[in-house]
Amino acid sequence: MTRQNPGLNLKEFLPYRLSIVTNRISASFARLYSERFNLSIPEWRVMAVLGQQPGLSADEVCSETEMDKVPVSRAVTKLLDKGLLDRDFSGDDRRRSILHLSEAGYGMYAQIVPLALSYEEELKAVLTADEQSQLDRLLDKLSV
Amino acid sequence: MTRQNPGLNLKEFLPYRLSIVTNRISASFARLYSERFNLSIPEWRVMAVLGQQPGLSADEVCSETEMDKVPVSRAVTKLLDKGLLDRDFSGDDRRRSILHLSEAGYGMYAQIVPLALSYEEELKAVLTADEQSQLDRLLDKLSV
DNA sequence: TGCAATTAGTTTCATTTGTAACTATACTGT
DNA sequence: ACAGTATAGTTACAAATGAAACTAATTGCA
Repeated sequence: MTRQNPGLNLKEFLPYRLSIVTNRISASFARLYSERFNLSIPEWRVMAVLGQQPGLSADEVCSETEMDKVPVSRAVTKLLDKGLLDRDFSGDDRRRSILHLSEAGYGMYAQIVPLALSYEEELKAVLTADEQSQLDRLLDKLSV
Repeated sequence: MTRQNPGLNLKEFLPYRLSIVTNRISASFARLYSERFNLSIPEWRVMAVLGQQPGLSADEVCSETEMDKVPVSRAVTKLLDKGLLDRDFSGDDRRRSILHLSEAGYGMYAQIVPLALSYEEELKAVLTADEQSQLDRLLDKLSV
């Protein structure tokens, strides 16, 4: 059968290209911290945001990370079990949790951060300084 | 406790930003075809690559799409069940499948392609022509 | 030849994930 | 005050996923 291709070239299709590149990058970065620190991706995300903004509620973690509340809840439970997180509840609103990295959690966070930064450096090393700022700009524009 | 932030700003961290942007884009594009055509993401990917390169084996679909062979196998089974795909096996090597979109599959593909392209246009519309070619270039460089 | 190693694809099983239902607390308007 | 609604977070259940085991076919090489 002779068919005229309606013309979707996958390799040039933006959502496809983005997802291939992103998945590769996420997977290789995840390998880095999951092997050494036995953290899942949601666990690391929760730690990463709390390292930077201590005291967030679970709900705020959701909006900061664009994660669903279920994986956040489960990650928080696991991190509490592992002793990496401390949880209080707000006096004003006893539904609201107040989450902090524990001493141990902060210690782990402080070890992962340099790994993350050097991984990022490695990625950016294939780009010139100009290209790096272009990338920033483009991601901003696409984030709307 | 006073802690010096070791300094990972998530919102500026490249793997994180990429994954937020990409997940949003993938999810909203997936909504488009899953609602109207009841296709899962793996099913659409298989159709998309076969629409462009008919006759690939399951294994070649894996390498083209960077998907695992298990989801590919399952997507192929479902697409066969739905009558969207035809499968032969190679005479040379009877393990190797030869996959084609069926008439119905091609019809659906031909309906999705314009949706995909107009979705891509919409995305790219926030960028100037210059920025679009920058993005191409950057994704190429990051794909190594 | 013939038997070990490899490859294509499927199935099984344990884990992860998200939707929906649920619990507990807080807010709103009367 | 209190009935109805909204919100924070958890749990239950069903679907999606991937690693590992498996089947079937092919290759390599002694």
